[in-house]
Amino acid sequence: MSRRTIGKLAQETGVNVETIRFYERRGLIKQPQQPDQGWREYGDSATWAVCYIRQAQKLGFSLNEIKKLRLSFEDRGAFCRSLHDALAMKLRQTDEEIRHLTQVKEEIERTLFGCLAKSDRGECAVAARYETRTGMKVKKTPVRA
Amino acid sequence: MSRRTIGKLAQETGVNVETIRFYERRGLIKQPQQPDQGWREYGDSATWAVCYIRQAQKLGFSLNEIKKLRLSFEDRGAFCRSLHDALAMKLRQTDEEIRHLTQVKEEIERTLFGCLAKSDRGECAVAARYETRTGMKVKKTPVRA
DNA sequence: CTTGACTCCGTACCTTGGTACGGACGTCAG
DNA sequence: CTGACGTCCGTACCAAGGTACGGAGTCAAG
Repeated sequence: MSRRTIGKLAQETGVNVETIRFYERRGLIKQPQQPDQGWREYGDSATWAVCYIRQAQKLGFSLNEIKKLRLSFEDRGAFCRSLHDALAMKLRQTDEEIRHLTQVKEEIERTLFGCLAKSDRGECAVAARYETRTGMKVKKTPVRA
Repeated sequence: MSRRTIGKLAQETGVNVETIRFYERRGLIKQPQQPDQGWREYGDSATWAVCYIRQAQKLGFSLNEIKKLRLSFEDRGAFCRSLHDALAMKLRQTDEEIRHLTQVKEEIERTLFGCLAKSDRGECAVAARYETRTGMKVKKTPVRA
């Protein structure tokens, strides 16, 4: 059980000192022993907590989600069960997000092809599409692509 | 060339009045005729501009990106060329984002399987993994999943 | 015991894409 | 002409995830 100040903890975990203090304010890390008079002293569990937060962030969890999950560091049984549920949900969410992004990508491709495909009057098909969508007439300038 | 107040434009395009004013402040829509004394009057090009912004947002463009692109509504040739470049770049970015999310998804799956796979000592493999990563020993509670 | 490095705390600020508010006007129907 | 509603403008606020700062206190080495 080695002890360290906030600066050493920050160095160890690769995060900013301010970020650790921010996590404490947000209730993601419990304040260590000395809140009055003197400096904070962090044990190994603080390193564990910070690494856990950063890893969870990499998996797409928000700080609020991490906080809700954070309750049970001590009881590994309960911790593992809620972790499992959260991971399953995040997996579904990520899948959904990938599906959405794939649709966006296809829409970009369609728009791009529409942009390349000139109409027989030498105009950009995308601009023409917006015309029909908005029901307005735009000044017709020949495309010099 | 019908004329409308901001409320009608908002109704027409399905966005909030405040949002249109916000777009004007950000320079995404040029202020119409009467900035002093009286109400703004919007023509059809305002409808086009708002629809264009919303469509570009759907394709993943930020308001800053849209603003940079916005310069050439009048010159359709130039507009279409920069639109083409921006779309090609956004396509690459979206592809990259999908790749990243797919990796995240795989990492979630790995973590989930690790969470389900108990070690022969009846412990959660995920907690054990964090132990080895952080080099700390956590109190060993049997998983009652 | 002094100096320099570190930490404490509260608070303000940043980005992105808006939303909300409040007091003063403009506009139009009755 | 008056009431009701719409608009104008500046400003403040929201979430998320931090970063930055300033004045004061603390710690350890020389």
